Amino acid sequence: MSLDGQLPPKMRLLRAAAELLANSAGAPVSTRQITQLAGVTAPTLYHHFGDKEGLFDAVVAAGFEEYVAGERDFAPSGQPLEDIRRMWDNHVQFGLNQPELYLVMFGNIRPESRPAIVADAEALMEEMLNKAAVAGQLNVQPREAARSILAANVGVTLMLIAEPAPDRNLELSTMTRDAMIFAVSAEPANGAAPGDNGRSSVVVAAIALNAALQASHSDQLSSSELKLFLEWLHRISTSPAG
Amino acid sequence: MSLDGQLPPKMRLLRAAAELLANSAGAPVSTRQITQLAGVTAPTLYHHFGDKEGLFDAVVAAGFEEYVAGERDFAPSGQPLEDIRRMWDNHVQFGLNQPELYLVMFGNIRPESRPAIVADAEALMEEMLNKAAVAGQLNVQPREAARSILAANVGVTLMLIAEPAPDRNLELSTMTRDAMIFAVSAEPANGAAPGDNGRSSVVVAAIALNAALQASHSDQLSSSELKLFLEWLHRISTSPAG
DNA sequence: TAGCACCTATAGCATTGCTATATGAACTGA
DNA sequence: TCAGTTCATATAGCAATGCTATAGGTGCTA
Repeated sequence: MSLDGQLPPKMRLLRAAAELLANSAGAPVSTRQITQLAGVTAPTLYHHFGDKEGLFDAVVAAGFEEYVAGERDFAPSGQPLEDIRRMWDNHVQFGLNQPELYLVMFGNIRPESRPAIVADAEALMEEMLNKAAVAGQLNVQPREAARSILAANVGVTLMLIAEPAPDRNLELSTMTRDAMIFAVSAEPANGAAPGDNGRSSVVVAAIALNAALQASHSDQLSSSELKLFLEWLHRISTSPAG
Repeated sequence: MSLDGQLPPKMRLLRAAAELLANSAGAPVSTRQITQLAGVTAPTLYHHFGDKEGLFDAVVAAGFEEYVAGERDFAPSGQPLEDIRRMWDNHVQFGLNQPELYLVMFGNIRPESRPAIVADAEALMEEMLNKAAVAGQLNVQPREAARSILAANVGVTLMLIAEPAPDRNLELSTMTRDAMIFAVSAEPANGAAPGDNGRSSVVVAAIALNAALQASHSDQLSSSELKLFLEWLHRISTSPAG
């Protein structure tokens, strides 16, 4: 049960704290649990880390290095914006894999103590965005883009962590990710999108959909389905009012 | 020093907790501080709230109602997307005004306990986005848009809270806000900015119709017909490309 | 061997969240 | 009017927490 090995007590404390934190499911982790698992008594902890928070900071620092290593692992693909996407996904995955650690890092940020990590994370992303900027693919300053993207990235990750694991829908992540990247990128995608003056009401919307469907023979519905669908649409669109 | 007045102890406890939490600057607030400020002894707290967390939940609930009231205060301007902007700004302002409360609400979210508030906040935003969808201004399902926007909104607010007050740059907020809104909106804003991710008018119209139908419980179709209809509509509106 | 950092353990303090138990107040039904 | 019941508060204290004053090894250098 005890994390022995011949590792020095400092390391054992770090590992014990990390392990307990990872499996705590939100419950507070006591110094006694940590020291017991590490096979060490209390003063040792305070000698090496000064504080419970000091120990946790050390754990977070280690976790952050792991995070940074993950972010850097992806070789530059030559398409900076694609790298940003992978960076985003890696960030989300890190948060979902180690939710407790992530919450300590990004969930409890307070003005007086925490933003060192945030600054580092921003720098990491800015570095990547700089390449995009050099390639003329950026719409705004890399620093502002990095801050903005990272903020959204953190928000999405927190939301996904808050959701019970089985319900997690990663589409939230990809959608927000692409929205942010698109917003800061200078590329004009492609043209068109007629976008008629959207005045509301069921009838107008139904008529618009009816016309659009017939014009584009969408293959999302079978032909028999489509026939019935259009009939209903007709009933709706010729009704007096919604 | 004590929060007397003739208020009932329950109220005094709530106010004391809220006040201490607001001025705690991140330091933990003990039940003894709370009960002392409220002029009450410990069992009273546990009689009314069961738990320290129960008391904090009540404080959060009160804070959330204040938040919701703020969100609803803005009369619909007739331009739903403009309302969403003000909703976003109000959210950020709420977080900056009551950072401690905000951190309890959105910073410490854990899968097992917290997401009720998140769900409520999402519903609030979805409600607003529905109007945009009905008007044919949305590119994606209102629910997905709401989740995405709210996630970014929370992330930005946390980042701003983490930053020391004097350095806070609200441009981060407005930039991220407009990026998100632009990304989910169907209209090319003005003629100059043509390209968005080319979702066809079929999809936009389907989303609008879907929202309108759900908003107006049309009785043109039987419930079973409607169910199937909506299912098809969903298939169309979530298809990769029209 | 002596001295000197360094690291760890024994034992215990003050504070924390919480509760077993008892007391008071307010209402109800006869 | 008064016993019975329910709700609300208080007295006193428990177990667990973070932390520390003090002392005891250990290994080095001289």
